[in-house]
Amino acid sequence: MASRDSRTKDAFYCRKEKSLGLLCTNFLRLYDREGVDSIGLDAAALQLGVERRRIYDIVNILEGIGVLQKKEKNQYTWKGFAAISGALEVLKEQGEKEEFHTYITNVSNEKERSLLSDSKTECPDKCSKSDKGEHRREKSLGLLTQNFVKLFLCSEVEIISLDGAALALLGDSHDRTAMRTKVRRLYDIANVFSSMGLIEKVRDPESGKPAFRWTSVGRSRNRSSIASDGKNCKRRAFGDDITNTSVKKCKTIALTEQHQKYSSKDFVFGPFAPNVSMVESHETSKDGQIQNWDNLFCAHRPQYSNKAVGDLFHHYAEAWSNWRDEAKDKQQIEHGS
DNA sequence: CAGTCCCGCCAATTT
DNA sequence: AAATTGGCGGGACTG
Repeated sequence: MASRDSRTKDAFYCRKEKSLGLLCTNFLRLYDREGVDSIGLDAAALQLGVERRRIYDIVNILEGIGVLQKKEKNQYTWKGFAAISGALEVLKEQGEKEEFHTYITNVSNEKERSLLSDSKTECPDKCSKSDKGEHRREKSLGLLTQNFVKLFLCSEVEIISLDGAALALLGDSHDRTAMRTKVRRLYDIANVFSSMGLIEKVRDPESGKPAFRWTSVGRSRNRSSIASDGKNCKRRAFGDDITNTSVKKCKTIALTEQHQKYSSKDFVFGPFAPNVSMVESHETSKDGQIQNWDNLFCAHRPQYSNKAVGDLFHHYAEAWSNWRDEAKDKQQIEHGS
C-alpha cells in the first residue's frame, strides 16, 4: 500500500481543485436530485474522491444551514436547499434574541460598543463550564457556521471581514493564536457559502481589505426600508417553535425541523440546476419551481447579482469537468491502474 | 509579503 | 478496544 494517490504533489497540482468550495459544489450536485434521502459518509468520500476528514467539514457546515441533518452514525439525512430558508429564519430570530447585532462593530473601527452587554459572547446559557461536552461543541464548525450566519442576518452592517467576524465571535480572548485558528475556520465556511452563492467576496470600501457580503436571502432591516415596507413579511405559517432549545444532550442542531414539509423538493438552487439552464430570471417560470424557491426565501427578488451568476456558472462548469475527471480517475484507481 | 486554506495528526466521542 | 468525529494549526500555495 501507500503508493499511488495521496500526495500527488508532483505533476500539476492545483490547489483550487482541492478547495472545500469545489468539494461542496460537487457534494451538492451529487445529492441534490430525486430520490436522495440519506447520505452515507463513506459513500460520499468515495464518490467525491476525498478523505473522510473533508466530508466532515462539508457536512458540518451544511448541517448548520439545515441542508443536512445527522441521522445516525455515518448517516445524514438530505433536507435539501428548501430547508435553508427555515433554518435561516430560526437563526435570525435566535441571533436577534442574543443581540448579535452588537457583536459586529466596524472592522477597522474599535467602537468597544460590544461592551454593552457582558463580555460573554454567544452561548448565553448559564453553563459556561459545567459540561465538558458542551465545551467541545462550543468550538464546533457547525456552531461557528450558525453564528457566522447570525452575524450577517442580524447586523445592519453588510460587509463583514473574516477578521471582524472572528473578533466578534471570539468575544474576548485576544489570543493571536485563537484568532488565527478562528479565521482559518471562517475561511472554510466562507468558501462553502461562496460556492452556494450565499455570500460573495467583496472589497471593503474603507479598509480595502477583502470581506464578504450576504447575498440577499434573509437580509434583515435595511436602513432604507421604512416601517411602511411591509414586504409581504414571510411570517411563515409553519414553524412556530425555535425548538432545539434542548441543548442538553441532543447534539443535533435540529434547525431543519419539518418546516416546509409541503414544498416540492425539486427546488433549483441557483447554478445547481440539474439541467435546466435558467439564468435565475424568474421569467422562465414555466413551472412553479423557481417561483416557489423565490417565494420561500421571501427574497424580494435580487437573488444573485448578474456578476455572481456569471461567476457561479463558471465555477459550476469547472466543477463539472473536474467532477467527471475525478470520477473517472477514481474508477481507474479502483481497478488498479 | 499578506491573505488563503489544504492536510492530516491525534484527541475527544461514540460504538 | 475499535471506530467515528472533528479540533487545530503548521506551513504550502496564491496573487
